[in-house]
Amino acid sequence: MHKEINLSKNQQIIFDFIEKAKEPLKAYSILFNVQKKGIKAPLQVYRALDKLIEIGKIHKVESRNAFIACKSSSCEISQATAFSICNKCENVSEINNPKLSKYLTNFEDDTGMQYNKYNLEFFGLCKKCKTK
Amino acid sequence: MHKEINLSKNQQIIFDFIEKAKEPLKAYSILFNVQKKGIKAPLQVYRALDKLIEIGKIHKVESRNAFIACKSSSCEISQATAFSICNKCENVSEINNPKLSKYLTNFEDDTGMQYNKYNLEFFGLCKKCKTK
DNA sequence: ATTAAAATGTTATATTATTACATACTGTTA
DNA sequence: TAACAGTATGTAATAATATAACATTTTAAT
Repeated sequence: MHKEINLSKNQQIIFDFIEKAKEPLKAYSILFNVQKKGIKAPLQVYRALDKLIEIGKIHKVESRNAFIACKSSSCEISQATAFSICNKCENVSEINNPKLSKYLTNFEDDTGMQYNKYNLEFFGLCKKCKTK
Repeated sequence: MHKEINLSKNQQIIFDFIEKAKEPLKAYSILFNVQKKGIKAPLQVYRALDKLIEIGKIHKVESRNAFIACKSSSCEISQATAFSICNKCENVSEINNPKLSKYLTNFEDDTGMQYNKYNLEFFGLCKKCKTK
């Protein structure tokens, strides 16, 4: 479960918008859409995004420079994220697969590096786009 | 092995520079450094980067918006990439682990999605930074 | 030689993100 | 409740990353 943290005003506005969207949103798209709520500048958006990422309420989809609400109950902090991305329709969904996350969390290479976070993005064609 | 493709002039200039670097380079850093070779505009860099990525000679490190030469003999096309990234010294190295790549290449989720590419980035502290 | 595909050159502009600095709010402890 | 530290906000300017549009040239296969 997400640790319940009280979001600040801007954080709440921006989280609400991202959560309703159910698809990854770009920072400036968020900005344009929350201007009616009094948020005027990019930095206000980016600061809220940074905090929301830090506390695990949203994730950044790196290959798309876009932000999506976390739907997994297991990622209190966003230390282990995996997404499947359709290259045609651009649908993005978070993969919540315990085996996968266990495998990656326990992964060790031969360099002695200590991992505390990973991000994985799979690309391909979703079921719908495959049959078109 | 990389399929041997003749690189064009700009592609070769930019690949040579990236390969020598042994660390991820930003697009504009590349631009500034190859201006003496006659490359004047961002687009010339980005076009070469796109092509080099397509043929698997370099990879993009998405979380850093940076580009690194491929050192793995197994990635003819850049369809399966994994990196380990030190959050302190920013060292990035490509992980070439057959078990990992096999696991991920064969990964199937329950959505019926067909994957043909993935990108994985591990974050943490490298051996050196851990002991400091 | 003809032709199609790939690559180049150039200008302008779009998109994504941060720096810098001033101010205000929130919760804790003296 | 005053003082303080930490967090959040407001605002302007600018940096960093990436693409659109269009004209031209090169390359490689017929």
